[in-house]
Amino acid sequence: MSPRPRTRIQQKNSEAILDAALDVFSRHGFRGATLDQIATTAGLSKPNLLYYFPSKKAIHVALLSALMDNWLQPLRDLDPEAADPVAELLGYVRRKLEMSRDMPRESRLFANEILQGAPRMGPALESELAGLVADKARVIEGWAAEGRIAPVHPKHLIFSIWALTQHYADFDSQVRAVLGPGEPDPYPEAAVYLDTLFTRLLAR
Amino acid sequence: MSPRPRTRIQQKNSEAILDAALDVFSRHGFRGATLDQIATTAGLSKPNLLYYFPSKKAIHVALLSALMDNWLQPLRDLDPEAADPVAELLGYVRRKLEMSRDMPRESRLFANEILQGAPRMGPALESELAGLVADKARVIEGWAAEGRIAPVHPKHLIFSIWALTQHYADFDSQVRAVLGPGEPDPYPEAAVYLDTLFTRLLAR
DNA sequence: GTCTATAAAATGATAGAC
DNA sequence: GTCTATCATTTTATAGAC
Repeated sequence: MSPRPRTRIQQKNSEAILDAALDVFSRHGFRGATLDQIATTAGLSKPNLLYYFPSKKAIHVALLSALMDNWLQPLRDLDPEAADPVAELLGYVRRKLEMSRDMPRESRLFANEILQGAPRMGPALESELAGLVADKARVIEGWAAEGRIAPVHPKHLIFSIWALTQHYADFDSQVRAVLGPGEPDPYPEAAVYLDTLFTRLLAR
Repeated sequence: MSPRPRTRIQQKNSEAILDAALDVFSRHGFRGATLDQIATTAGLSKPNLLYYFPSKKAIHVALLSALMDNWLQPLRDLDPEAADPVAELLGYVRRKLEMSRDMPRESRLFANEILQGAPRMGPALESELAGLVADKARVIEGWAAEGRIAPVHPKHLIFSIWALTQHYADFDSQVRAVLGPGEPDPYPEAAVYLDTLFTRLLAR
């Protein structure tokens, strides 16, 4: 839905718009975001912004679909042939936590969309996401059946990994308020805690 | 900020407005919500709605502050003198999951506010919430020091309980999309899963 | 208390000059 | 490609009749 960037300046402006839109949509959701805010953040006028994208909705869709692939890559990479299934799952947790740390706006963009009932991503969730999770749930179930990890509900295990890692991005302001100003970066401690949690849950 | 309800009809309308506002704010966040939507949902005209509350902001503040108390009650109730600390913490998890099941709109209202950086609740988080968590974290630390629960970072333990239980309310549409139409109610399975998870994490 | 009418500002989007 | 000017709607809020 966005014009394919051809010149260098188009490339640069398209990226600036998408970056600004990520800022605004991730904080305020689709309806709470305004083109004015996005244009100002991107350093462009509103009509110029609408020269690159035909509508507010088009920007939102461009962001969501560009993100979906990257967001699910760590789960796709979960290796059914892994020598150590517990370590493989701990690695997945670590990668997801790193994504929360390094891409908090992307996490909040998704969170906003899901909170609102997934009006735009609904179909993608029911097909692509549900299919991938079903696939990996079978892998996890196999590991449990072979006694290589402790028995556990595979889909709820995946939910718990998402919930725990994304919490540090989505609820960042609450986490920092609770930890107080003495502890500026919660991620190192979170990494240790989550490693402990999933080790105790999964190790035989 | 809301007029104290005196007559029966004022009582009824105030409640209808707050209930409708909870619907709309919890889905769309503060800026994404409109008075039109709230008024229509409440079955009132827009000017009539503004007879009861002076502004959109006043409705939002009324909801948030009325909710804060109820929301934290289970954590306040965590008993330092409990005979069985693991069971006490599992009971807290169960109560929080029941709140997600029975009050999903309230959970999403908070989630939206935190996602947006807690513009209205920020001070309450830094004082009331941070104080309560610090208090209960000392209790949990004491239990661990006495060897009555496994050693664990107390504040991240609390974060993980919030993240895991609220996930089922806040990300309901994703959970249902992933589980598919065959499993209409995820809560019974979630209760079993979370009980297992925290037992393995905390039991000695 | 509730309504119609309306003001005042904001917001998404377009026209057209340069 | 980018801008100023502007339009059409939506949105928050008020005025004033009943």
